[in-house]
Amino acid sequence: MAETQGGESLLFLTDEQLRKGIEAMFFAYRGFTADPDRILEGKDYGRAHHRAIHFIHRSPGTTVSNLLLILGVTKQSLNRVLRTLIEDGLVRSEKGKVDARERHLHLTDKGQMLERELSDAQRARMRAAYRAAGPQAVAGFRQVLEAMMDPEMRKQYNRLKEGG
Amino acid sequence: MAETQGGESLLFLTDEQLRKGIEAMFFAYRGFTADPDRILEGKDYGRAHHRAIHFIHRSPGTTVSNLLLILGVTKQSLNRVLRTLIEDGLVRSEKGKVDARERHLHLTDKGQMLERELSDAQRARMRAAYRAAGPQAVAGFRQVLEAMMDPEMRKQYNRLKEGG
DNA sequence: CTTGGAAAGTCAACAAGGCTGACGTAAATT
DNA sequence: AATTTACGTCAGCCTTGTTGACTTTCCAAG
Repeated sequence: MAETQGGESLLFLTDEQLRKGIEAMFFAYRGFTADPDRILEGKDYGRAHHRAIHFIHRSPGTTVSNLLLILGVTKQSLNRVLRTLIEDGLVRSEKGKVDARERHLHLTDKGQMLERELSDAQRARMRAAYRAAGPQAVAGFRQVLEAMMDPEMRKQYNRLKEGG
Repeated sequence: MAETQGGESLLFLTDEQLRKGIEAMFFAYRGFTADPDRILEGKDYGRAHHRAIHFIHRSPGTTVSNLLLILGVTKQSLNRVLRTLIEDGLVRSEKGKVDARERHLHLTDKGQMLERELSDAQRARMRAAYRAAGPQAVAGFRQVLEAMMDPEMRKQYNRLKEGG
């Protein structure tokens, strides 16, 4: 009853196991965001700024609409964040040359510095977790996360993963 | 150079691999919350209510302070959420018998119904992801998430995991 | 060339859900 | 009796999300 035709146990699909996974996601996400949040508090920026900075760093020259797709927020919400980043000289917005309606976004040197500070902190935690769990666990971690995404988001994720 | 003394590859600790993990967390968490969010919108409740309901269901009779520890918010913030849940008859709050300062929280039948609806949706996605990834991947997923938590939160997580 | 529509930006108003600070009450502890 | 703990609440603030309405700029198709 706990074995499939292939002899593989299905005990990992019990409600109890699923609940543990759900709670693990909840607590782990808190850790995931804790370090950048700490750095940003007192700098006048928040998690929304971090996300924008991350993905602009990741895809320099990306457009506003592309960023909207990735972040899944309204343009009004993103615009508020982008405006402060541009005003503060962390992000540069360039009119597109082929299509002048588009704005191509880049981090300035100052923006790069903040990005570095934030991602160093976030990577340090991630690296410690990866090291503690080992390569095989990491592969499983990525597989499950990928399977949890909405198909739309999985597309975005894979576009970033490959065509970086 | 990519091999340790033990002959184990460390390529999984490159910045590139860590970045993929970070982005996977970001996109997956969106999926993780998407279904309950959809159910709650239009019901006058939000993610904060879901979290309270989840952990009250998980630990019936838990106190307000315990819930504060788990959720990591201020009592004012929690109270706003709890008050509406109690007013709407989803949660029952009982004066403690041994220590009458404490309030012990329980879901009412109505609360149980909403909890069921929410967790069914969240578990369905989780189950699909688990099934797609397989038991070994799931074990790795849990290991990495656990290693990502703050020690304080890991304690809470383990208390829940065992003493359920 | 004109016009339709896409891309971007802006204003206003609002809501959820965090936060701090201050205060009150009841009950337990010292 | 004094202090501490657990809880609740009022008031006010911030970030970050939302809608809706509107403008400007620009490409492209008619």
